[in-house]
Amino acid sequence: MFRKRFHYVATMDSAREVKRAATIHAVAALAGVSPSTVSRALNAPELVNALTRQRVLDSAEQLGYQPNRAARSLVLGRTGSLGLIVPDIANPFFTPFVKTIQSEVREAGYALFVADTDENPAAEVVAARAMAKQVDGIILCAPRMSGNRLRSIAAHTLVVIANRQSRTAPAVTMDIGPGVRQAVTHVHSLGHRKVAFMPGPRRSWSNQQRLRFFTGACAAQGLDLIVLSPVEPVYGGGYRGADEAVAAGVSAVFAYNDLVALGVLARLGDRGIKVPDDMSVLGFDDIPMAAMMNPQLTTVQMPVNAVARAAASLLLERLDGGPSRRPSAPELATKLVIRNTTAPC
Amino acid sequence: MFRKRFHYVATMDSAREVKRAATIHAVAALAGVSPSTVSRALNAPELVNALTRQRVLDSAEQLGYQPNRAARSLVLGRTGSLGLIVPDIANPFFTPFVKTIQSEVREAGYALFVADTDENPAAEVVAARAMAKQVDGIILCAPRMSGNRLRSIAAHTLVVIANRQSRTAPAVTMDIGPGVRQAVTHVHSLGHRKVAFMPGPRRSWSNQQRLRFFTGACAAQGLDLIVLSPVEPVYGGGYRGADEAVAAGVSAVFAYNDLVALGVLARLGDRGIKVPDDMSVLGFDDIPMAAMMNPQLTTVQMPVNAVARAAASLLLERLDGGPSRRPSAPELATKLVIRNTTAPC
DNA sequence: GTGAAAGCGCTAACAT
DNA sequence: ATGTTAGCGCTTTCAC
Repeated sequence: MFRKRFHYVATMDSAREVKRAATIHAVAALAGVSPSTVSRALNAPELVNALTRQRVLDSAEQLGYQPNRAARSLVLGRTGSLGLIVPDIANPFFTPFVKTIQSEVREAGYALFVADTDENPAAEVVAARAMAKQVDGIILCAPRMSGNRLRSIAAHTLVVIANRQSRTAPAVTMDIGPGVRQAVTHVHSLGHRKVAFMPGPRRSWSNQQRLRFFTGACAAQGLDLIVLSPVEPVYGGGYRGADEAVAAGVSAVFAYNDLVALGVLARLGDRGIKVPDDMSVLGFDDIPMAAMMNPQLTTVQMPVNAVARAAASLLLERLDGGPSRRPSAPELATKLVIRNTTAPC
Repeated sequence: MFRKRFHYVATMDSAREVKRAATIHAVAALAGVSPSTVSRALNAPELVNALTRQRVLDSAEQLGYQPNRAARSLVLGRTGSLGLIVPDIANPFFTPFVKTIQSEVREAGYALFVADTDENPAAEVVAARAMAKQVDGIILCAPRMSGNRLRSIAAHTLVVIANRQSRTAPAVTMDIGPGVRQAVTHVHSLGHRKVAFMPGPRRSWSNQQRLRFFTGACAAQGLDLIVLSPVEPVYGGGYRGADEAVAAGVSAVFAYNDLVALGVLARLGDRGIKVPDDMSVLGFDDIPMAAMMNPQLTTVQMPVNAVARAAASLLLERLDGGPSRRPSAPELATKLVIRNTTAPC
């Protein structure tokens, strides 16, 4: 029978609107075999005669055959896609994270959906739910999501958590202990005795963790630690918060993260306060920018790429078989990177 | 008939491995209607009786019904997903671009695949081809892809090009003319007479464009322009290239982009050359970092978000109907942002 | 080693 | 206004 679409293909080759993708049927017809044989030749080559297989492959090649993913996932129940949810793609802390995960999963043959929740806990849930329907698994980086919501999402989808602990799903975390202790020791040995911590969002898991560790380490070293008001975890937050640090009469300030530290640096510069001579400033994360600043920022380095790789392989691993093999996943160590924003008191 | 999976669901509610998603059939059965009615109630509510509709909606809600995307795309021929390809997600120039596009398309109900080509032209093609199969359209940002490859991709997929001109597919570009002229005028009026351009990758479309415009503008102003050796378009490239700029005996340097300018700044700082007193430095792009540096970078601002929005709506628009309505798409203007790295000669 | 047939979950004629 | 039916393109028993 004469099918209209074939007519179009034949007569107006360049009319892309009409050129429909070749199906497994077309390949089968051209190779003179049945569709099942084509399917086998492609997915389980060892099951089909070498000559037949070659004929099929040639036909597929000739027609530019690309299996229809929707049909495939419909029957297989798998989509071949993964999802990644982060609070903010534009945050330089997450950028390398996204990049690494992207390349890792792509290497494994998966495509990656990326969603950004604008640091908004409600959006985290919405994004996760929306994504859950169209992926085989999700890497979730949601520092402000409640445990309950986390659980409700993990119940419907294969989830790996990054950057926060969880008993709900396997998680990849960083052990900030070493980095924080090194930072506090560093500041202490430079002669500082009264220091400040400038916290990020109060409910953020990272912030709570950082606050706890700094408090502990300072107590252990006999450092007087002032906890300032929380700021937004961005440049502007640090810029606005810097005055409070100055007013507190400290000689060194631990910023919630590098972006905040950069803001502090800028405000201090504007007020004519010299860093590191008049005030020492420490960041957290070691984003690429930290080493490009002038002065370069002393900061606690987070092994972001290692976390990204670990999270990706943890998810990939769980996808093929081994469901939650290990109860808990790796906790990667952090360390202090000393640059030029810290000096003797 | 007693179906095994229902048994599991009933007896071990928490066993997520077994809990299969509710289908349209299950909803239909529960509501006492046919699957088509469920489909209609969900997709064309006006076609179904208000009471029936409510009953269907309730049943769907009760079962937590989520339509299977694969089945849907199979029959509709649309995936509901879009793709975005950029050279480097981690490049701060593209980051806001990705973020904006992500939020724009998500608002329109599409999910977004993001792929990164590591500034590699070959990877651009591979990524585009791989993506083409599973999306309804692609936003392509591939400054180094050849016209032919572009064409071959656009032949199979709905494509919108960003950041470069093309006769193959609708493109959203920026008109760097105003920005470049303002930059050159600015430098000229500060008394500089011999300046340098530090180019990026030779084959990059952006680089060729920037070089051309700077050459033109300098000639028009009577400025002596030295074109240095090409550098990698990153911090390290600028750092390594700075010495050549100094050796060239110029008093101002136009860097290929902000990242390169930052590298130049750092190297100049290391050599004790004061910016802007001994040397003026100008960037290009106005990445967020440019305003966070010390000194803050004078640079040509690119309307990245506007481009992102334009590209997204252009693609969205073409998806529903209006195929390539306008022959060419908007060209958005740039402007100079004067900060602290430029001063009188 | 290969083909026929059933069906994944959904939508869209077509019928009623 | 609703049900029946026929596929979308693919994989996978089950026969041969």
